[in-house]
Amino acid sequence: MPNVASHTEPQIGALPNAQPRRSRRKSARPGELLAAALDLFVEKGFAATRVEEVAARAGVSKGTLFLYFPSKEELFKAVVRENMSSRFAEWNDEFDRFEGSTRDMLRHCLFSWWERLGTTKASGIPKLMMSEAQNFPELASFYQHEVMQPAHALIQRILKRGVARGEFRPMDVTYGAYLVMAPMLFLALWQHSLGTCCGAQAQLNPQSYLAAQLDMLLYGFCAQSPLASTPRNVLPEQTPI
Amino acid sequence: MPNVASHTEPQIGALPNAQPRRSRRKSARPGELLAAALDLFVEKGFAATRVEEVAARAGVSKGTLFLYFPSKEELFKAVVRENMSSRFAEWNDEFDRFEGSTRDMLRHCLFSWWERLGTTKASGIPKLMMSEAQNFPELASFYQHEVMQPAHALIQRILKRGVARGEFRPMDVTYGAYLVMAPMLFLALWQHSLGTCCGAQAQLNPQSYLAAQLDMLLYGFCAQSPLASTPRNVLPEQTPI
Amino acid sequence: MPNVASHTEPQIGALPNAQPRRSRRKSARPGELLAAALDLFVEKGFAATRVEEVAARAGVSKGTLFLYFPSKEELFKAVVRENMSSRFAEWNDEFDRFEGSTRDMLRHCLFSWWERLGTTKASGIPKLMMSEAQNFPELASFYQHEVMQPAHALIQRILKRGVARGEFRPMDVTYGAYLVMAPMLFLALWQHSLGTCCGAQAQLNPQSYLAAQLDMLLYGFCAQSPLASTPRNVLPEQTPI
Amino acid sequence: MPNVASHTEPQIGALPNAQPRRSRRKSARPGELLAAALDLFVEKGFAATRVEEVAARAGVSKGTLFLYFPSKEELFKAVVRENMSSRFAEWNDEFDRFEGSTRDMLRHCLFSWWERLGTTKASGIPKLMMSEAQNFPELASFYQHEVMQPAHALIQRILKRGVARGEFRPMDVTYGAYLVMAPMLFLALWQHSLGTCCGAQAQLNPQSYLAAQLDMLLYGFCAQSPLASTPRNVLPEQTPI
DNA sequence: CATGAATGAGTGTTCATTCAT
DNA sequence: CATGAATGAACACTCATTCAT
Repeated sequence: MPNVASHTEPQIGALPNAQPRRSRRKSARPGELLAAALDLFVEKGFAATRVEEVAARAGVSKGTLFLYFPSKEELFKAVVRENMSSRFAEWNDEFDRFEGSTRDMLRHCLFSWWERLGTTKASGIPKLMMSEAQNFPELASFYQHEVMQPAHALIQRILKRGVARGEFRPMDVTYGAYLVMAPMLFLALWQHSLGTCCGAQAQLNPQSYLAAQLDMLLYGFCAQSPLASTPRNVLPEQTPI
Repeated sequence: MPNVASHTEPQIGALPNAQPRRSRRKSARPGELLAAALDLFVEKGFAATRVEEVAARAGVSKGTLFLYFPSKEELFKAVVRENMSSRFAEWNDEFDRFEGSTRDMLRHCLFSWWERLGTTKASGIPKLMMSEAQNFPELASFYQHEVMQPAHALIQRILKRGVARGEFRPMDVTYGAYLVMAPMLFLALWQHSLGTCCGAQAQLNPQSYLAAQLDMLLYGFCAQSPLASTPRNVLPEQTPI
Repeated sequence: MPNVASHTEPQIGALPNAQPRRSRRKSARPGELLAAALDLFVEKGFAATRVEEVAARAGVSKGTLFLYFPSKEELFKAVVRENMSSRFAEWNDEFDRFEGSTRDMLRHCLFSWWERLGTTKASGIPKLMMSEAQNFPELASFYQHEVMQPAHALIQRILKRGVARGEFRPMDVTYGAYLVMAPMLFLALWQHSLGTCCGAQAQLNPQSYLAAQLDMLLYGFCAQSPLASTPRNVLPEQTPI
Repeated sequence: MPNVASHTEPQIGALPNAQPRRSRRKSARPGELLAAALDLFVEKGFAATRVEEVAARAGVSKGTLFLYFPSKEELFKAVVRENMSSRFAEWNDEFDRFEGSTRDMLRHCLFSWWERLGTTKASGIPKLMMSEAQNFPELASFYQHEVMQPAHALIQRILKRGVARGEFRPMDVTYGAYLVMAPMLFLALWQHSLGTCCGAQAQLNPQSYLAAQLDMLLYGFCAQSPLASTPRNVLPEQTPI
């Protein structure tokens, strides 16, 4: 009864006991909670994030969070759902309409992915999923179906197009698609783990990294391809993305 | 939940943890605790693993664990340190003595890595590091220096050898090495996260995956490489994105 | 658990408590709240009943409830008070005008009590009082004075009449009245506790039960009354236990 | 973090912040917890009792309680189990060996029940069960089978013996047994609810009450039994209600 | 009057850590 | 050395109560 203080968080936002009641918020949209949760989950991991922190960062009380999400777990699921899916429709459309070379298509794929996701907080979701997949099999399954499969399928389409048009060698596109995705995921994971805590030495320049990946994907390391005696060409003057 | 079993008949005289007494061990070496901890940390993550479980799996009591490790965090650090016991000296030696083509060297690198680490529990360490890097910056730094850097250096050596011998095109070996590591890490992460919880559809055959990676690394996807003599993995003069 | 249903799709824009809007009521009288509260308190007990449920069952919002009752405790008190609305005046009148034998009067007492109260939700009040008496001493006192005492007095009147008319043996009517009330209360309690949760085996047929009670009250179990003319309900010289 | 105080209970037993560490207890037997829980559950009801209070009263910490009982609910069940059953074997034996009149047997039944249970805290269990039966159907069923049924059966045996020996009139012993139990339970409930909070006026003298009950059970209220030779506890031709 | 979004003190439960034996 | 009973801080979640609209 005398204990009016509620916020245990001692940092910014700590509320002193006799704080003048802040003007009550109209409606703390779930969106703010989802954004706060994304930030914190990505930063600290699921288990290390306290719901009270999420609520505080969204500017609401702990109770309000549970008004919108019945449990911390559901909040987590909502964060993942909110920030994934729904982009693939757009991307599939984009590539349906693409008219350039498959090489350019692949370039566009890499760089637009980075631009649209890699530079946002949502790029931390893959790390979250990797970490928590065991603890949320249902969510892992969801992620697998709603994110990984569509991404994989999209890249397979690109590779198949390349092969069909004679641009790419015949290949097993299933594994090929994984090989395209792997370095992209590596980049995203890196940015949210080792890349942030080990000083400049561990920094990766995303642009350079992606450019190098593209080059390797297309041409490999070998000076000459035993399967193709003709010389290869350098990255041409291409459209920006 | 975990102790429900022992309490289904909670009458007077029931003693907590009254498991049938396991024959007392003479000396529970830290090694067994580290092994048990590795298993559980990899399986369930750091936060979801209880020290009591670790102790139980190692066949000792909870108290004994704290005899060897002052805290759960220190246990975690020890697990990570233990499992990066420098194989790099050995590997560096191996490659010093290697006499075949650099292409074969790269092949050997990939497959022996998988054989020696990928099939063991230690392959779960990268996932652990990804998940907990933020919470253990000091450990992340340690991992960065003791594992990532040596691995990166080793692969750089291979790539440089290839370039020096004219087998590989000139390239920025820094990024090149990351591009070799990324799919390998992806494989290790995958095996310990989404790969295990989404049924057969999400399974990756490591041998095929690595073979596909090797092929791509060496030759790329393109059917023909028109300018084989130009440096690769170097950003051409192009607009940033 | 109660709000899980509304949160299965907790996306941006979801509003808490977003039930299909019920047509707004003009005037939610306290009576409806009291009726709803009686139902729920009887069903689930005081602590296990949530005010929101009460409000919902009465078709009003949680806020409205607090417009009429300053707290959950006051609501509870009001429920108890409401349901003991003095029927005793009526009953006293009834028995003043009763012209038959005291035996019939007692029969009428038992069966009309059951008919008028036992078959309604109000029969759950005794159970509530038993459960919560300690937590609401003031209310218990109120109940004691407004319900138990009048009931006790009424039954005492009957017993005294029987004795005065020579129908009943002389007795200590204080205890006699309790002995009449006890099985009635037992019946009411039973119906709202064990009687409802243990299947048919635990069912009591109220009519038969009351008939048996009446018979026993009047004549006892003994085949013959060896001391029919001696006062009853008086402690004989017997060993204390 | 600053909030070190844990005990909100301001009464006896409250532990000040800087309490000198009490010498660590050897083994807080579950029995002490069960006793404390019985006290508090009976006093305040299940929901109003805080586990921390129970632990404090048993002289242990909250954590210790959960060492022995996996949940508050299981603690409750254990309390009920601990304090019931197991007396019926003894009682059945006692009555097998009883050689006096059935009247004396019934007297013995009433008074020994009161002596052995009524004067102990365990007499609060019936009130507990009445209050919580709805919330713990499984426990209610247990109680029904382990307590009510054996008690009912025992009393039926007595009544049958009386009838067989010609001491008691023929009767429906099922209902007869309930009529014996009802006032006994009423007494137990009374002592733990209204009896304790309404001053002297509401006090029942158990000895007198039980004596009065015995007299009534045996002989009834009527001065003379007009139908002494007819079976009792059988519905006569009377108006339905 | 009525609403329902927002609150935050309170409670059951967990689990890393301690320490007497 | 080893144990495991005991601890208590920490956290997810609840729900009576408030109040701006």
